[in-house]
Amino acid sequence: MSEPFVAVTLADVARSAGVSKMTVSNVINNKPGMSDATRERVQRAINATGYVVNPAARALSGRRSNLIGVLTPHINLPFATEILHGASVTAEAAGLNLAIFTTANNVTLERERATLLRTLADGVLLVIPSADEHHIFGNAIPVVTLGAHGHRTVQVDNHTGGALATQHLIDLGHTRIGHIAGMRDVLRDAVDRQAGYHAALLAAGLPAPEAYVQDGEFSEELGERAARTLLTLPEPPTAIFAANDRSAIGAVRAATALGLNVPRNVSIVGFDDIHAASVMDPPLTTIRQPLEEMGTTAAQLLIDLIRGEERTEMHICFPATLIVRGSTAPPGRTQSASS
Amino acid sequence: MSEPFVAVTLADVARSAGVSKMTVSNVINNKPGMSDATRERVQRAINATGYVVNPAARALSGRRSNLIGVLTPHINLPFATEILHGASVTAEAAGLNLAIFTTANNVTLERERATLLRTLADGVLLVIPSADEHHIFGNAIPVVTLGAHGHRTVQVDNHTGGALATQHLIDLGHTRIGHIAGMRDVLRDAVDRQAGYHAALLAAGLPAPEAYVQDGEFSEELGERAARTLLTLPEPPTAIFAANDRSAIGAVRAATALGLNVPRNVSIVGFDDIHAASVMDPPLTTIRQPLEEMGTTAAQLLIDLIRGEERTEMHICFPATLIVRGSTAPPGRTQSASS
DNA sequence: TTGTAAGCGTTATCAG
DNA sequence: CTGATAACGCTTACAA
Repeated sequence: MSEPFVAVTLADVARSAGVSKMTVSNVINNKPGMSDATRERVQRAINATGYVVNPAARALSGRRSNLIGVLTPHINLPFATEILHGASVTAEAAGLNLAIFTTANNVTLERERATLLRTLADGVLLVIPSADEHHIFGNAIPVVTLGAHGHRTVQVDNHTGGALATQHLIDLGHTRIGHIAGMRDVLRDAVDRQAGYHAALLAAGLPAPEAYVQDGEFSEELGERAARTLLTLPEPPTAIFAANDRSAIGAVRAATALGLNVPRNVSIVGFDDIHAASVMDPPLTTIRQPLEEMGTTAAQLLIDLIRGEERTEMHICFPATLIVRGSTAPPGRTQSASS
Repeated sequence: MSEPFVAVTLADVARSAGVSKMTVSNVINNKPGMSDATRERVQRAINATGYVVNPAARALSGRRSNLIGVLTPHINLPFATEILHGASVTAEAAGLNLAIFTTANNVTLERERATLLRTLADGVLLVIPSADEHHIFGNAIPVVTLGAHGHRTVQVDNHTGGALATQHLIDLGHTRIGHIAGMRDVLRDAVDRQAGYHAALLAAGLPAPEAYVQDGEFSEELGERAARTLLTLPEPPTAIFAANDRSAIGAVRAATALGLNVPRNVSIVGFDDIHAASVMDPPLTTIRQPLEEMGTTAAQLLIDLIRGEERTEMHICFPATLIVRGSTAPPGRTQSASS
């Protein structure tokens, strides 16, 4: 068991079982039409030798590698990891392995790794890609996108989500509502959330001055900066809808640093409902995306496509739901940031 | 650019450039000894055709695949993702790709995927494996472990960390200090942290009843349950040292559910300093591991080994530091859990 | 039911 | 400095 370990190949197993390589290959792939006796003998030889297929050889030979490639911007992005957790469990159950690669939001890297996966994986899961990379895969392997860009997508109803968040603030009595936007230049999701925000304001007859929308790039740091900008305006908003939880966390930090209490002086709503949202101080009111479930669904769709089953859905949309926690309240008296 | 995309091979580029496959291969691998003219002509052909190497073929042919394999228990494990973020940036810079696989803390899966990586990757990063899987790799490819099990390891000083956490509670005046342990049956790290806890208690002449140590398995759910057990003992501890931040988060939840205020009625210390620790309510006092830096160091060590450079360090140990936040205070008057 | 031959795209080796 | 050939481990066809 703890030998220096030499690579065991199909040929070794074949020799050991006294059959041809093909017979071993057929056993491994559960091909029908073969005597149970041989099948068992081969199986024993496989166990005895400790043989495991070489995925590179298998992929090269033009057949499936049992790998699902995943492209995600970052590995420590809660939004992505919660989705991928769901996907991972599903893939597991189907006997497929998730091979995860990061793209650092870099278009060149994204493209490069996509090309790499084209020859390595049986299918690809694209997590919020910055562009539709569908053409890279052509019909070489199936692709499912988590996000708005793509041929087959799984996502949440961003527009309704943005409207829900904003409407919640309106219902609380807020009239000056700011927005910390996401990466609108590359992600349709961000654009849609902002559109929902505007739609709700419009429907309520509330103003939406341009200065009330600041870019937070979906990150904590830039969310913090955006919130600081909003809260130090001559006439600052009393409530902020942040395009995701991370920028909302940054916004809470900015408010606190300015001596403002959340939610007494400023209300803040996030988007995603990542794990930290329920644990943080104050617990974050947010728009929930069923992340794990979305991951599961996307993985299942991809697996079906890999298996060649007919799936006609092109765009699966999950509902967004409002989760009210402690970061929102009716507008208070203190309006301007001290210090 | 948006053509259905046909796979371009070395042969295609060679034909297009009017040279042999080998020359193209040599250009791609920056092999010396070749006229600049040819090199440039080939380079042009590569760009024109949009050629990208097939990693499967490369790996099969016995040469490096430019892939670093990673095995991690879960994809949404903050401890792991923060380490891997550091590793990812480093690998990036060296032109290597991180391919991340999960093991779900399942020994069989761990072994299976390790074997898979042996033929697929140039080197492997094992994140807190449940056993030393070194033998699987033999000297086929180098391995670096983040955790205590392994031939080459990168980890934090767990013993000192455990002692620091406990000493901090002792310094605050606590005399009844409980411990929520990790997966001691599979992880030496957990054993070491508990040993540090015991050492500190012993040095201070404080009691360490057996019931004061409960297993939390490093998870939020079991951490919560363990804390509930501790806090409902006839003579409950006034302070708890949890073996990691996730179980500490569970402990805070349990205390709150029991009507206890943290830190007024119970002090809680975690371990890791994951991102959530600083954001949660109350902010968690914890033992910091420099996770990103550990990831960077591990990746660099592995890359050097892959490149064949001599690195003699077998065990790199980072210091653990105490971060005091809001979850610890001197013992209060209220000792027993109400309801 | 089982075996044989050829080839996937790349690189090492060795000639030219 | 460049090119031909064989090999990596597996699978698809087809033959027995």
